[in-house]
Amino acid sequence: MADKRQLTRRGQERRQRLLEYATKRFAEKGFHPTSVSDIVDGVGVGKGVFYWYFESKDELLIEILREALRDLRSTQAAAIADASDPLQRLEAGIRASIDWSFDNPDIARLAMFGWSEENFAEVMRKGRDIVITDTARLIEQAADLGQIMAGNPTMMALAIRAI
Amino acid sequence: MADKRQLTRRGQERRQRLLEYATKRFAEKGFHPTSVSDIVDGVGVGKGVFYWYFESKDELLIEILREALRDLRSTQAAAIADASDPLQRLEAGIRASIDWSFDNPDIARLAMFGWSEENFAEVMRKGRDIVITDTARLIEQAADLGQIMAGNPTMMALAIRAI
DNA sequence: GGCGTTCTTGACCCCCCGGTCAAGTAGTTT
DNA sequence: AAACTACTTGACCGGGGGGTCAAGAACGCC
Repeated sequence: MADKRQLTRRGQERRQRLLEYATKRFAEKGFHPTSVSDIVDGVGVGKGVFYWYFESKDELLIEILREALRDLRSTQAAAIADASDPLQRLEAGIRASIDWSFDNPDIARLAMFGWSEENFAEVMRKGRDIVITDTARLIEQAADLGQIMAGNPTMMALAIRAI
Repeated sequence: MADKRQLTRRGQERRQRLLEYATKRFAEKGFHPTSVSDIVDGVGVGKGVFYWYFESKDELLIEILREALRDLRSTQAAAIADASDPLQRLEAGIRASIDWSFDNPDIARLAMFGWSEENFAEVMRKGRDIVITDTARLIEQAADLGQIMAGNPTMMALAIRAI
């Protein structure tokens, strides 16, 4: 019962509080060991509130993961904006994502978990593919300018990401 | 009630069957979503059998993780044995561990999970530290021979592992 | 065959989990 | 002030989870 619901400002804030608190607890104790009751108790609300803002506990995690991806990409975009040269942009993007995962250890941990269970692995794969595509695009541009040798950009992007 | 128990050959085989089946299921469905009942049903034994061979479900995973580390290290040791030159040994070891994680995707997935929960993260950290120490030793040898520039071997080992 | 140990069974226990819902309280709109 | 929507509560539900245990069955050894 979430997505399409019309939220007031107050509603959005509450939702955000839940999102943040849950992220923290999931990272601390793990996803499964953290119960919905833990979360609502921690935020100091009744259980129904949780299900007013999220469809399910799984859906909450997916939402956290999706938002994290959005944040990562926008951080990258900002870091990239400074440079105009494709190669420099590539480097800036890579640095930005490394920094980002240092700055968001909770998310980094949740990402680990995400890969370990199929429901979430799917979201992780989609997220990874998006990042790969972003990177491949930059590589392609660099190749067009003859800055790097030609090759399959996706493969190269994958290799870079592995690092 | 596990560790010190005296196991017959038959007992050891059963234990191994449980270990392997559990590894497979954990990797497939995730650790928490896989119940002890799933495991014993899959192997076709009663529940008590599980607790005859393992202290708890958590302890089982730790055991899986530990055994995996043992296996990785012995694989590395074997791969390294061929070369006598420190630098070559270093490279062989790195290649061996990459190959190993490709050959053991189940374990790779469980390792992801391991980092996501504190009880297991501890084992993961210990395992990592051991591998780091192994690597640092090789680096130190290579540095002594002047094959690579000097520097903090542990830091370098960490950097290598990050790749 | 007898005896000690290893192993096996599966019903059972207690607990807590994710999720629901009828009832009620704020806040807005008219 | 009435009506409508956004939100909140918390008791409740069904189900399944990890783990136990008394009672055997199988094995190994003399």
